Amino acid sequence: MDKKPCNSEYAEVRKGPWTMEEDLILINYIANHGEGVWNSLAKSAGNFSFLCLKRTGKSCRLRWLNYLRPDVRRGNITPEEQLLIMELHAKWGNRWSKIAKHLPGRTDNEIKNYWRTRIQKHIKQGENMNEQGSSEKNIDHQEGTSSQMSSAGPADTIETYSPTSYNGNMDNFQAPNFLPETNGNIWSMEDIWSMQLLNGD
DNA sequence: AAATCATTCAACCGCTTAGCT
DNA sequence: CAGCTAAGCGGTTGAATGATT
Repeated sequence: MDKKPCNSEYAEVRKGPWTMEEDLILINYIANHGEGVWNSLAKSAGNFSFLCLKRTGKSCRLRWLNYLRPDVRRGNITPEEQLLIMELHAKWGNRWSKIAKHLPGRTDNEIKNYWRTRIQKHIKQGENMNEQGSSEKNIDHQEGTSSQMSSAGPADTIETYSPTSYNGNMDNFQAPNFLPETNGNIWSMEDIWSMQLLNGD
């Protein structure tokens, strides 16, 4: 693939999974310029790097908030967090970002996914049980009543990305001047941040 | 061992809201 | 105040992976 200049005429928008190169560009840009103004980021991040970042501001923001941000915790929703999610959801409904604010390190997207794939599933199962078991009363299932969810425990033991390995200082972060061989898009946050640590230490 | 099904989660899309001129 | 633009939010989709047959 030949690299084209970042002129707007070539600026077709890229979609799909992010590559390591794109992540590095984004991380480096934010390290130097801070978060926010995502649209201008998307435009200028392509220019300041030798690689073009053909992503929308929207896409950049999402990638940063949900994945690249150093304080993002991944996997292992604890029982306490689960309980809190259920309580807050009962209180506020699908206000995921609001709920996420009360779970440090968790993103709205992650909570939303967790709710849909784990909790909601159990609620539906519970509803089915009730429909089958008894047709007496149509109980109004307030989504997230903890009594139903007690069995939805944290069966998942996903490897966690530990934010503690991050020293919190991105000020002088520069993308490494080498780019490791990427096998498609398969690489991890550990790779990125370890590269940063190697570079920044 | 291969095929199929189920689950998870990253990313996109469209709508709403907030801020600026 | 109205219109425009960018950011934020929630819903949905699709690819990847794991589990089961």
